[in-house]
Amino acid sequence: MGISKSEEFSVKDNRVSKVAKALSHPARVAILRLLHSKKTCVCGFIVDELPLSQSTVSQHLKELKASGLIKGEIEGPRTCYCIDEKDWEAAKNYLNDFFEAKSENTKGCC
Amino acid sequence: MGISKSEEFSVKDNRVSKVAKALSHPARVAILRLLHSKKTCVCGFIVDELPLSQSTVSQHLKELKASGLIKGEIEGPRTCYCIDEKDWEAAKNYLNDFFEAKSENTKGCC
DNA sequence: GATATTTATCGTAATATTGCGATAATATTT
DNA sequence: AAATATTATCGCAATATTACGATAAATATC
Repeated sequence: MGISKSEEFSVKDNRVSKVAKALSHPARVAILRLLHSKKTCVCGFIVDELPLSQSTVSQHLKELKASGLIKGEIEGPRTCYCIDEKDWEAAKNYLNDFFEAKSENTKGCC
Repeated sequence: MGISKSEEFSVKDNRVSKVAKALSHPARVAILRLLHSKKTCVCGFIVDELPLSQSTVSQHLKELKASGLIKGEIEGPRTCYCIDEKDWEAAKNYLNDFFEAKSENTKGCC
């Protein structure tokens, strides 16, 4: 069907998958790396750094904004995109918790 | 086009996005949580735990195997799926490095 | 106010993902 | 060998994603 039954999974699993989805394309990873390294900020410069058209970059920025990882502020004719530090930390923790989660009871196999 | 220009991005960014893609669906997160918590192992039990059909779960398992995060060993009529601990650690580190990456030179804005 | 600059959005096309039922493939049990 | 159990794969349909050019929208500059 193509529609994902996300309602049927736990809040925790949805949180992890939502963050992961934002990071699931190399362009978005690259954008976040640029923004987080504080090398740039303005959309136009991001476009210069990536092998994608302006409209495509703009679309990725929109998705990242929707995921909550970045904010965009209009500054004159430009838009300044920045990491939302709180959400960045939260995302980091969601993934970290996921990877750290262990259990006492071990199953026999493996 | 729907085709992603991943070749044009860095190895690092592709590594992160590949792991993230594996985690980008709550069902796969749930499966990995089950396997990593060592509560189960066999495909059939995973099917019982998820609100998805057997064929759909099998497909998610295939994707996770392709991502390298899990291994599957045939045991009689069953298949025993397990976390690949080395790749699990590697994936964790890729994401952690990504989230930790900082820079000295700060830009003016934000 | 006309022009240039910058970014967002629209429309479109190609491909990918998600999901399921049906069926095949494999191994065990009777 | 027939029946059963378990998992993988195929075929299909619905939806999502990725990408780009064209164009609109907003602001700055001349």
